[in-house]
Amino acid sequence: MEYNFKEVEAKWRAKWASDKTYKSEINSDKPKCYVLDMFPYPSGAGLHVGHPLGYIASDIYARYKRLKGFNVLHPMGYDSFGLPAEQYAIQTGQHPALTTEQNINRYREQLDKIGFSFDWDREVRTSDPSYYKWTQWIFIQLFNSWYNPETNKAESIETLIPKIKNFDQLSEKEQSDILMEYRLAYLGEAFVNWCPALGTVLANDEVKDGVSERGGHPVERKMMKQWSMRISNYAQRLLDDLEGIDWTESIKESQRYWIGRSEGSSLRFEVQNSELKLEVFTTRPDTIFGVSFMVIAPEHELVEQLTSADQKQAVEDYLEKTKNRSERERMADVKNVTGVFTGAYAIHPFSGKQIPVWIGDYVLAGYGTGAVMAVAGHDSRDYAFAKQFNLPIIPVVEGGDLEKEAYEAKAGKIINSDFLDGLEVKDAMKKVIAKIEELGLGKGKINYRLRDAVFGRQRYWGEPIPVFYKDGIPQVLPENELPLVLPEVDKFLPTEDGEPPLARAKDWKYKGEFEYETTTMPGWAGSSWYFLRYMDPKNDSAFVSKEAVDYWQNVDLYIGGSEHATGHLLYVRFWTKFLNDRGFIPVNEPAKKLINQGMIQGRSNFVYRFDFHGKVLFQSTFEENSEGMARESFEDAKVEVESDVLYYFVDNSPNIFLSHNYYAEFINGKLSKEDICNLVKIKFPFFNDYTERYGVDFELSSIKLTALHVDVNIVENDVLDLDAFKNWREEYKNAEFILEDGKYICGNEVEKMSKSKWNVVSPDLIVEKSGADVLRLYEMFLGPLELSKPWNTNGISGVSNFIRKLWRLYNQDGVWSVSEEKAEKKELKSLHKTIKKIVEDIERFSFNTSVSNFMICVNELTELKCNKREVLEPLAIIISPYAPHIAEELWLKLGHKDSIFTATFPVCNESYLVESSFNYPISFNGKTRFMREFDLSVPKEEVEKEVMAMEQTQKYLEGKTPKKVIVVPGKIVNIVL
RNA sequence: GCCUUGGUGGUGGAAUGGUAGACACGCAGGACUUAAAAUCCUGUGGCAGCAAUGCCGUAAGGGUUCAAGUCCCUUCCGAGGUACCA
Repeated sequence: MEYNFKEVEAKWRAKWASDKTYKSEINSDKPKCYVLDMFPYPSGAGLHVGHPLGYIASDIYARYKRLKGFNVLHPMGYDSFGLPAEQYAIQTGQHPALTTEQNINRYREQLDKIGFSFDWDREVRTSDPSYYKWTQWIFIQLFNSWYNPETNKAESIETLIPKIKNFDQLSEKEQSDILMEYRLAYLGEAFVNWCPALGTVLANDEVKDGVSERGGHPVERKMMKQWSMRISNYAQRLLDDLEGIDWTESIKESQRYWIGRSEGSSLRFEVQNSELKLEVFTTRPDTIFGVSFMVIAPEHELVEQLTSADQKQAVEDYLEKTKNRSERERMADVKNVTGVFTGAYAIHPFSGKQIPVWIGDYVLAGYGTGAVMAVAGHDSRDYAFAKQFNLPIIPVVEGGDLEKEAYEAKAGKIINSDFLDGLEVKDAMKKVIAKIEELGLGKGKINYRLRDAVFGRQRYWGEPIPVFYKDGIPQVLPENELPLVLPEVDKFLPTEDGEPPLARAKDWKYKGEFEYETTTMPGWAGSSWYFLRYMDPKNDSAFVSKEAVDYWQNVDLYIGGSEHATGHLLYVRFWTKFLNDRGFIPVNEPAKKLINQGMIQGRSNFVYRFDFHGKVLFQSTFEENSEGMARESFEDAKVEVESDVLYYFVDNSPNIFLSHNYYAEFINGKLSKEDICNLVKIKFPFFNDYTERYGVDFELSSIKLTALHVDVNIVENDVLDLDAFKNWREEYKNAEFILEDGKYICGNEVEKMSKSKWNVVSPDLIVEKSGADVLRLYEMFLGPLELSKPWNTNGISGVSNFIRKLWRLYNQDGVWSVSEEKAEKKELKSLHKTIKKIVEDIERFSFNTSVSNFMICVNELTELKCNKREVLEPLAIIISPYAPHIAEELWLKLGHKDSIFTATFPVCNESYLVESSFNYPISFNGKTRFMREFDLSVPKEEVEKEVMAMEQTQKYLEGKTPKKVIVVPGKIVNIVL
């Protein structure tokens, strides 16, 4: 009996579920291991083969760790608040909770088919009130905390109050306002990305090229009152602690860049004939003598006061222009330098020279002080501005060619700089900062690019912010009144006055009296702490129990996509540090190790349709006959008469498809339109008949081959399943094909996986056709986990064969045939070599090579006709993380009562691997020429001697005396000529 | 532009500085079969040759080394991220 994957897999999945095989509990006897996947947003489209890639990898790792004696926590859940469900709700009126539920069910069904070892009892959903109760609770803790720069951690707001002078004597409103400037969750004014089409505010990382990431709607900058998170207080720690975590370098680099630490100095410039002072931040105080102008942002608060009377009109015009320029436009032409002179002059703090003050939109209001001291010689943006407006460029660092470009390197000797002349950049930097501080003009300073994160969204489908307003003063809800449940609304749209959807909720007031906050939390709120909730998902009295978090600590392995580098992965680090500061959890990083799985792209297939018009060349006397002929053949023919010539225009009927090679040759010019027509005529002689009898012919100008996406699920190895194609769509029912070598070969292209390109492959289909084990092995076999690669099923039969071969090791001629005989040395060697490799592979997440190693092992054992329990039992265990279903079935048949996942991963016995001899490659100048076997006990000198004495050696020596002979024992012999 | 990655047969991909192309797909030939499927066997980087064998070959060019796909330098190309951050 051949292996029946359908029956076996279904049986085990049911049994694992009913036995709760993967249930994990706090068990302090065993070391813990927490393996986490980035949880999915349950979209309406369901899973495609790209999604499970990371899940399979983490599942293998989790199962492996379990067999290695770890107590493994491997949960799964859903990031179930989000915009798509809300937009669907707006379109259809269906409640997002409903569609979310449906989508989750679909995801679950698909996930279940793949045989993951998730502990489903720990499932979380961020949109569930029992979950978001605690998201709200954490918000309250953030609200009630401030960042103490002295202790360098978050503390209760209570420790701040004594530091504020006369706090008791202030009014309630004044107290609230002061504390609001320190709270880690605070209500503040901020420029936000307002998206009118979505009626919501978007985070920086949700805006791409000036349009919303989801939906692509335009976004404008607008000043609004917003709930925000003071993540910027954590900038330095978020940066420093990257050192201690084992994350991919690319993610760390993105985060470093995003945090954007820069060291420099603040510096105040006096303004001529004015009391005003202009403060700038610069990273190059050493170039202070190279300042030839200043530039301030159009939004700078001093713009009006600095503008002189005769520049007033010009400045106003400029401001009007930049205001109307959308973000998108500004980004589209970065090269277009714009600006205007204010008419004001600043005074150089050292030289006393006049420096013109300009306005330019390359200076951003939100960074530093919104003003720069422009050093055109040593900053490319200042350089471009100076060139545009003919401003002076003063070289102050030696090196570079200022005729061509700015010299930005921080190296060289300082020139033209008074007391700094002759110093190296580094030393000049120190000296000038000291001077600036001495004169009280400013001080050395560190700036961060990282901005506070806006937390409020003008949306319905998110966690309500647990805040109400009493006399205009925001108050958080008492903790015992959580959760603040999302109220029902009549529509999921903003109100007519532009209020968020929650403002529609009827009689939704705290104690029937006080207005609730109407914005909701962003998508990242729930995902910033979910790794903690999995530890204790049902806890009703705490977000996680001390016991659970003390045991599970943090994530040992986190697998997910790199697209979350600066969003989710930064926020979750921030919240973790905060919760740690406040003593709620013992860890300050969420994940010790993180790896990114690559994207699986789609591999589209194409068919090539022959498109033509038919044309009658005969004159009108033949009209009737010809027309009859046409009607008979082409039901949809359009008939037109033009100067006595009858034309039939026949559109795509019948459907004729040419195999890919013809298309390729047509495109590269090897086949002409005539050649294509002739091919069609050879295949379908009736076209020839028409030509001969009635003069019907193809109109050459209309001939083309149209490439059409074809459903990749009816194509195998680029060969089209003709019958399936005919049934695919009604209009292809009578399709005709021109084949090559008896097959219809489809074209292919790598594109993003998408429904419209017909290249989406659902894992369900693979499972249906080949089984879950095959899907799991194949996804791993495709290549290194981190690399992006196109999906193709070309190699899947190899994995299918492997599973069958594995089965046959245990079953000869369909009969269970494992013997109790003692295994031979060769057999044990094959097994132990494999154990060693698999352990190495898993530890370095090289899952593709481990599949190869299993294949090698099974091939070897098949060759040896090995059927010994001593070998086959450990083999089942080492393969079980990869192919759990078949392994479990083999385990049962081997006579075990308990699941294979209660077994122990075998240990490699090195003594089986010891080789007594080695087949040395003998090379000349590094080129291997022949082989020679030596016992490994033979000393170097002896090897050299014997090799030199060989006849073949003499041949390659060509009579010369070798300069040197290198013998690396167990590796190679190299003879240098 | 910058950052991060990659670039190896027809294809997916292997290779602690030590026999480049493991494993798999595909392809070709063969066995079994009335036939097909399945299975099994053999071959398969390129060029030349009946063959033995020789030459060439890891994006391109240099370098280090007895020995380089691997280390260093320069250049080119692809993918992902990012963007006027003073």
